[in-house]
Amino acid sequence: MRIATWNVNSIRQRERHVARWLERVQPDVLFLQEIKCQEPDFPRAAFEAAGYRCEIVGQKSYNGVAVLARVPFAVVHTTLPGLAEAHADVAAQARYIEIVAQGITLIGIYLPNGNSGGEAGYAGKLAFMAALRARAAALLAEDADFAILGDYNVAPTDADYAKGALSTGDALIRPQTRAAYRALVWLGLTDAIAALHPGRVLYTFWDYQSACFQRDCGLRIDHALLSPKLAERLVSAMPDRGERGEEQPSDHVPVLVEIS
DNA sequence: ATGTCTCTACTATAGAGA
Repeated sequence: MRIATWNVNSIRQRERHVARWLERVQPDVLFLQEIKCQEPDFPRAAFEAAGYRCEIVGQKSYNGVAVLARVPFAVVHTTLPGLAEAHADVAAQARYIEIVAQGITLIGIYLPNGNSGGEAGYAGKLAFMAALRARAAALLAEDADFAILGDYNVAPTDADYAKGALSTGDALIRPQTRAAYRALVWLGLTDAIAALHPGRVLYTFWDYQSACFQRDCGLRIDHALLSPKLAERLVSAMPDRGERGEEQPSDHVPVLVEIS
């Protein structure tokens, strides 16, 4: 089973990129983030023609997630359970979709960046991370096989961002951000890219500004976390760096994970 | 050297977010 995630920075600007990538890579499931449109404006026709069913959690202008799959699936949640009670503002944004496909719970997330809105905005990021940890703990308690993929907006260690790519105090690397990410992983999850490529630098994002891609001034902020039994079936996990060199690319590249 | 891309809103530039 091939599962992927891609922050496309507007699906209407990236429709052709995604259609080409689906045709070339043939993933079974692809999660999208930052589709930046409401459901009626999502360009589903090209994807459906390629055999992918689309489920959209849309929002005007910002955020928005979706899942495209060529295997049967059921949508389980379109909001992160427990977040509304903790932080209503973030809970109202389109950042979460949870499905079950082939007996596996698959979750796509667009975790808040946390650099806008001052400390209240950052608190929303931490609230999302706490609720996500609680959701993962609940799934572990059920002994469910699951994976959480998406744009986490977290560079877990200093090896996960190029020198100069972020300023000190950036919400992607603040100590509380990293502690919250560790608290999630340390439930017993496996960071697929980190596990298969120890010591390698594998960025998933390069800012549009200042020729960041040309200088390889990137970040590893898109991740796939796997539950214990699913991690035993992990075959490969890799960002598709080539997509960043295409014409009018997203600032993120797809991450593809293969499960046996 | 405040450098780029995308969205929206008092339709054409500026502000916000990333």
